[in-house]
Amino acid sequence: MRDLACILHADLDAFYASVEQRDDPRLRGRPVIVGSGVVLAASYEAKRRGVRTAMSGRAARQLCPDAITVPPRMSAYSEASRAVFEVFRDTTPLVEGVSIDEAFLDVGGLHRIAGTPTEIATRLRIEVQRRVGLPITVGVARTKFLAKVASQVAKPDGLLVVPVEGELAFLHPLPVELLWGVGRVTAEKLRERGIRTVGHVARVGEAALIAILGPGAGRHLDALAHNRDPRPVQTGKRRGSIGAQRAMWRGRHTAEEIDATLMGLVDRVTRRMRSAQRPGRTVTLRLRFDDFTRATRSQTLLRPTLQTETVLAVARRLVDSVRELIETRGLTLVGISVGNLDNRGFEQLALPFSADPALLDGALDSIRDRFGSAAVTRGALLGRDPGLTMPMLPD
DNA sequence: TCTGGGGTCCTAGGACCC
DNA sequence: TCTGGGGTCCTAGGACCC
Repeated sequence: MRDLACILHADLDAFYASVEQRDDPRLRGRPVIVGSGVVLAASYEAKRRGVRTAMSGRAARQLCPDAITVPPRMSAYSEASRAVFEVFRDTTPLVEGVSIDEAFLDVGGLHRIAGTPTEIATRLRIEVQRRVGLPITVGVARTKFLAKVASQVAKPDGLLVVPVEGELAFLHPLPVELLWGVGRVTAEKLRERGIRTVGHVARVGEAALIAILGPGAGRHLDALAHNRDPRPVQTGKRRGSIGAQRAMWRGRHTAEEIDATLMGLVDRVTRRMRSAQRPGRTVTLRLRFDDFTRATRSQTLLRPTLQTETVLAVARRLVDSVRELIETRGLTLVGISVGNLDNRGFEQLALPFSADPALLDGALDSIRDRFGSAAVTRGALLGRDPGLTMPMLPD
């Protein structure tokens, strides 16, 4: 851990909605909802009226009848994300993508060339606005966790720097919900015991937190409440699973219907696996029923596969094993994901060669030999390719 | 607030191995 | 010869995040 606030958490504001407002001037300054069945994103004008992500479209329109609803344009968002990540990587090579609209940047080594973290963050926000036309909020702190909290607090279109000497004074008055890993269930458990702020969590102590939440979550929360978070900004992270799911109408479905859905999902997933060149071993079937209970079934193969037929055969076996649950409870969602994705070929070949251009080309050749020509780019080998550093970016 | 689609991480029990 | 402790892998479920 360093003693300088040099980690940036950069987070695009209401990302999908901002892209829509950027591309259609009529939407600017007005409440915008992306997605009709369910709210995928809401502009800040809509958020101020109570519209939230994941809300049903109908509930959102009741809260905000004058909102403009637009269908999602995923390719526009991917393109905007790519452009923003380019600005990130022009700022520092140490970029860790968290999602399509969010990343950590370590600017600790740039003082001489680029100025203080505050100056860098200020320029970053201006550059994203100038080059991509989107508002972005940046939090700056000594740890990843605190940088993220800072950006949450500073939203929208803000910049907040937490100085090293003011960390706990900033953190402790905040509500527990801002801690990473505190959702509805954990917040409720804490609230039952009168714990509402991060300061309360810190005072309660590790032993009590472990008694309430178990060893893992207890230790984790105690550490965060004292701003202990040693995780470095990591480049070159890759996703661990690839999946697809589909909501189904309530009520009964024939075996043929379910199988057709399954084939569609497996086809989507294995296509993406092939284009990402990531064979996988563990096939997981996810189900949700009429009463919103869930079930998962998984099976692990001996060897990783990229083949549609192989994954489909496993998926069908898994469905057969839960036939009875499906009949009695009624199906409302089916999902297939493939995990245990193969990591070989990337680390082993790429890392030792990244310094020398000639060796780098050799590594590229070997990887393309093994996995095909689309497997990897030079930028990916150097940890600069968003396809590899951003787990949630579409393939 | 009655719910979409994409993910991550943790826990816990059982099988199996040494 | 009926029994310890440790480690890894697999499976199922749950909480959480964007």
